[in-house]
Amino acid sequence: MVNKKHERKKILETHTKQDILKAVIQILTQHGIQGFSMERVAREAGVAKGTLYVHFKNKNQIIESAVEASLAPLLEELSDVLDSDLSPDKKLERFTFHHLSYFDAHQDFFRVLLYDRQQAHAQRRRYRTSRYWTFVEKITRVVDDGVQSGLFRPLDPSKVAAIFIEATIAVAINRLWSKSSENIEDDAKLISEVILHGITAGSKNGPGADVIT
Amino acid sequence: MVNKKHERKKILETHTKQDILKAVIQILTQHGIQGFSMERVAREAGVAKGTLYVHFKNKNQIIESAVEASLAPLLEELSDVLDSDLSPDKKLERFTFHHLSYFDAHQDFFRVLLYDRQQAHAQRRRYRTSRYWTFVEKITRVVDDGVQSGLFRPLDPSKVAAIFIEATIAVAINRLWSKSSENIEDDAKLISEVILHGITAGSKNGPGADVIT
Amino acid sequence: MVNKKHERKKILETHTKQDILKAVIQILTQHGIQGFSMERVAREAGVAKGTLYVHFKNKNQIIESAVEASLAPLLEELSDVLDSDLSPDKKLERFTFHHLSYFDAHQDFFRVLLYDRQQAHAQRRRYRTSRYWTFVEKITRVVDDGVQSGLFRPLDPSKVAAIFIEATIAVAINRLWSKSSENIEDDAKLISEVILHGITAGSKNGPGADVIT
Amino acid sequence: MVNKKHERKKILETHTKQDILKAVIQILTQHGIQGFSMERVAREAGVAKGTLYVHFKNKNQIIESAVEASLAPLLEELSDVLDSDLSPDKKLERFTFHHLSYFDAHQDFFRVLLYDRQQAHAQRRRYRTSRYWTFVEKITRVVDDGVQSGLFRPLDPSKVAAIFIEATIAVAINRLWSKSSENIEDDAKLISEVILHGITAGSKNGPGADVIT
DNA sequence: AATGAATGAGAGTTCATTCAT
DNA sequence: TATGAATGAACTCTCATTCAT
Repeated sequence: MVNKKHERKKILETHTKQDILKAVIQILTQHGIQGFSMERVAREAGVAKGTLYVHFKNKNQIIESAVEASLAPLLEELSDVLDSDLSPDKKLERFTFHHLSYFDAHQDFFRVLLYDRQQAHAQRRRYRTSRYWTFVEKITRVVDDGVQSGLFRPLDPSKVAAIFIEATIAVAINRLWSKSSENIEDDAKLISEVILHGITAGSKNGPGADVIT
Repeated sequence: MVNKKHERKKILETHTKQDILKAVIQILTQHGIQGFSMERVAREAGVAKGTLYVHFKNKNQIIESAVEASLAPLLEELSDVLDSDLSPDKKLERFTFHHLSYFDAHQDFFRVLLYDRQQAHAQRRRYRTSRYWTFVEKITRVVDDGVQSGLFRPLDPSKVAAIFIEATIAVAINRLWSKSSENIEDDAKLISEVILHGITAGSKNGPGADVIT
Repeated sequence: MVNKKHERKKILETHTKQDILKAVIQILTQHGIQGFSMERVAREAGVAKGTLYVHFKNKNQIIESAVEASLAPLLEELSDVLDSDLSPDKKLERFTFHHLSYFDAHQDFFRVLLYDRQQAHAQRRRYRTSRYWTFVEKITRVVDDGVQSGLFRPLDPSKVAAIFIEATIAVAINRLWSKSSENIEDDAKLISEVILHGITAGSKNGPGADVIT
Repeated sequence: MVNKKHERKKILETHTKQDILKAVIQILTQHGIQGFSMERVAREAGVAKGTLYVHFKNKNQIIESAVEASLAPLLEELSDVLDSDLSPDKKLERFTFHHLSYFDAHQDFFRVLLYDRQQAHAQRRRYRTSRYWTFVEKITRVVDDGVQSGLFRPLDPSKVAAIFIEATIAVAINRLWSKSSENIEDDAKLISEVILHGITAGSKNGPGADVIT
């Protein structure tokens, strides 16, 4: 009896909290960090301003929570890939694929990642602990592995990692804006092959000649 | 007489305006968009708040003008390169070089460009007219030229362009944070060669094996 | 059966109520009126915020009750003295002694009385019904008795009463701040003798010449 | 020409500032510190909320300024008396007289002093620098002088000083509430004589027998 | 052209109080 | 009786913008 009561309450609380987090993502997505305000969150979530402070400590924490929650699944997927036993080049390919897939599936949440990246840039101190940086580091290790094993040429791994991640994001953005529903697998291949083999004709193993927008 | 007076006024006005724009860049540079306020601009420029509205319509316009002014030299350089008679691969190489050089010379102004890019992302409407987009388009045309002439493989030019620009920015950021004073020319080469020939060992014409960290 | 149940309930209710009142005094004591909040009371008392409103009508009433309860013993003592058969001068002496004793014994509760006095001042309407005023009136009557009986000179009794009470509080505060653990009896004598005989040397029956510091 | 312009502006600014300070005193007086809010100040002063922050840094500073301004004349008068060449007993008499006179002339400003005293109590740290404390110290010295010269009996000067000041305030409050327009000189005499010679009949030099409320 | 006092909408946050459970 | 999520008014403070001078 008591259990039931408690459970029902818990669900309700969760419901309100979910509404708020949904609103936060929605606003961050549509209006960016500059257009974000607690008032707007309350309006969008259909609760009173005071309610926000029942569930979250302050503005920062509410944003943190929302970003955390919406990125968690992607981050786990990507981590799984990068920590797997695949060869470095396959890892990069799978990384790109999951990245793009997630963006396609959650187009609304997309700018949240951009927000995170921007935060990482804006606050240099937090930089080294940000989610973004974690991935740069992981990719760096993958590239380094490739270099050590002779699979890749001896390049600066951290620079290559940065190039790779930004390339992926660039294509994701491009997909969003061109509203192309082009095959994700193809775009993933495009990225990893450009990075792996370059765009110059005559490079061995170039991407298929059929990829034209 | 009237002419002289008019002229003097013009110069004075120009002077105040310059002070204001300088202050805007200074603030954007040191405190970012979030730390930007009209009050701060007035204080920094040594004028009254009201004066800002004599010269500019509003906050947005004042930022626009400042960003415009401070990026103008770079944009002109880059345009010159892209509109020149060089071959597409040389153009990309020179583009990267100028880009990185400018960032190194104006490290303080750097975030201004990031700001512009972010704005471009945040406000989809402005996107297609933003300076950032202009460059994506120009690079797209360069890549397309390369594809048409058989120099590059038949890839989606706009995606490759996006990858290329983001790769350049990624390395610029990387340079900033690692505070590496590594040779710009080397980094420029790194980028264009990765894009042109990929990172896989055995690709012909790979970048020099001496590029480490 | 029903009786027992009722009784148990009564005791429980009383228990919760006591906890709350204890918490109120504790907070008033440690953080003053400005640091007082219902949330803090609930936390300190270990109950939910809503519970406070089961037992008390509102914030004002909860404070009233707590102050009332914590001052009750002192007020009873003092009333006993003032309603006794002692001579007016003895009454004043005993009054002062009990006052100071109580403050020394409950230094933490001290500000609560100050709070009450301040409230009495701030809200003129409540003034005439406040505990503070009750005492002014009682002392007034004592002084009047003294005047009527020829023991005291014919002075305005209400003014003398006010002077007397404030003098006592002043010394109590002084004791608190100087952290002097000086003899209470001495301080009580000091006050009543100053009021009774003044501070000018040569007054008959002046206070002992040994009171220093 | 420029001078005139500047002057007129100065006056206007002063005017608004005065209005605000007047409103602050008014509110502090009628509703106490607890009823004080910036919103109320703005409403009372007939200006926008933002205007308050044009002239004052924050809530604390606005209160400080108002209290300072309204007490300045009294404090100067009192300091003059206490630093004069009068004998200690005369000093106490004049002190009381000026105190009461000021309160009568500025009944509205009265609680401001109470406010200051309360602040002194509430924030022990600031205590030793508060205006209230300054006066306790000065009176302490006067009493000490009297004791040293054999004019007063050997009592604890700081306690007597506290008693004296509180006695004065007590009578001032009493005057306010009884709305008695009784002779100030008489009340001043009452206080100093009670303190100097006590209330017991038969004391030499007792206050006039005609003082009955 | 330049000023800066004034504005007022809106920011983030707190908190006494209510009410369905 | 007890809960605690929800409320909404009020709080302090910020800031882009206006306008009389």
